[in-house]
Amino acid sequence: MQKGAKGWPYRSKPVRFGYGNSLRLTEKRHFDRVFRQASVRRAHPPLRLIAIPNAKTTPRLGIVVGKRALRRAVDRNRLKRAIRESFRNEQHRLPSMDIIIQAMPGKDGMNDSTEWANALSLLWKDLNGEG
RNA sequence: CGAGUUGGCCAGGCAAUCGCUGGCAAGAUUUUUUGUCAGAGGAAAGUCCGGGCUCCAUAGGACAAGGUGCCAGGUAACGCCUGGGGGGCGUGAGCCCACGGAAAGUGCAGCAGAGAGUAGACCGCCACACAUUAAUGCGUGGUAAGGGUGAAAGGGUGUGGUAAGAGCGCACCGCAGGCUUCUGGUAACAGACCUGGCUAGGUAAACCCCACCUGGAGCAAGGCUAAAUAGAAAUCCGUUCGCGUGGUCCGCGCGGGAUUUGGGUAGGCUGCUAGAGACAUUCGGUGACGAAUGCCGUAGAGGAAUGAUUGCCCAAGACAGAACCCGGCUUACAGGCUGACUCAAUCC
Repeated sequence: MQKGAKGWPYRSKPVRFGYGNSLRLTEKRHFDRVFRQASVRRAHPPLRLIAIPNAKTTPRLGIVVGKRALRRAVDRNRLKRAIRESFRNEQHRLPSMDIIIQAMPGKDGMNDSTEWANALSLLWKDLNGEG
């Protein structure tokens, strides 16, 4: 791929911003482990972060957006995409932890994308402080 | 040009960069890299119907329960669609209708009113008797034309008739019957004719009756492969008991016994997208639709992809996200394009 050399002169070495399967929580037991043994809990409404250290070299992300938080499937998809995108951009600054981002039911600002963005950046900052 | 009716179609576009999922090819060699191609909807929604598919019997019998309900056609099927009939609304194009049976039975109907389903005398009208002075009062009887009540008063209008009245008689309209009359129509039905009499009110998305239809569960269905652990399959025999099976019973299958052989949860793979398929032309049909020929290749995730940032353009972007697949219905929806038709005005 040419892009690293040509289109992105400000990036000195090729750092990948992908979001493959190794960066995701893919099974129910992974989620259960995080919820049970959570060592970090932070909340910036409308979002909540739960995390534990993992044995990998990278962070892993899981997203929980329930029907009670956002009724319409379109809105749930939009929020999940925003969270994934944010994680993708932040992943190299984050410690190696299994992280779950959860939408809090019954909070305002669920449909406001700037609220998500603010909450996410605060959560990432908190997590770096912990790590 | 204005007002309106109805059918079809579209659902911001382009570019750059960073990402996601899948197919194919190549490299690496056991799950990654590179290239390339593809990647949400008209409703993907509500889950209200109908099918396919899978397992339980090949889905079978009885009862129960539910659904449908003018006729004909279309279809894999339908509660859908098309055409027709009947009724209602609209000047019209057109729109709306759960549109079988109330003389099989049961039930229900507030208030008002004399009386509400075997009708019924409150006022009025009429006759007779009595009282007093012509008129009135009182009593007895007749009367459903008029008033009044009500959503509804037991056919309507006219005429004869009568003490006053009344389908009491007659004419027309309406109604019922003609199962086996005639004409048109495949039929629903329409028209004609004959007979009858005025009875048989409403309600069946009240029970009910009649006709027709419906077995149950669902892709977490089901199949293959398989750590831990010792629960299995095939064949034969048998039907006390338990389970499959759903509301019940019958029936059927499995567990049971014998023989032989090897099996199975987490996980993985599969089911998983080529289908009642799309488009074009021709032919048949009023139409829904069907047939033939040609041509196209069109999401397939699985904690769940189709996004983010930036720029430009315009009329400034609604409702909304596939989860086994189709056919419908219903509901939501910014705006735009387009076919046909109606009404009114004007011009020729």
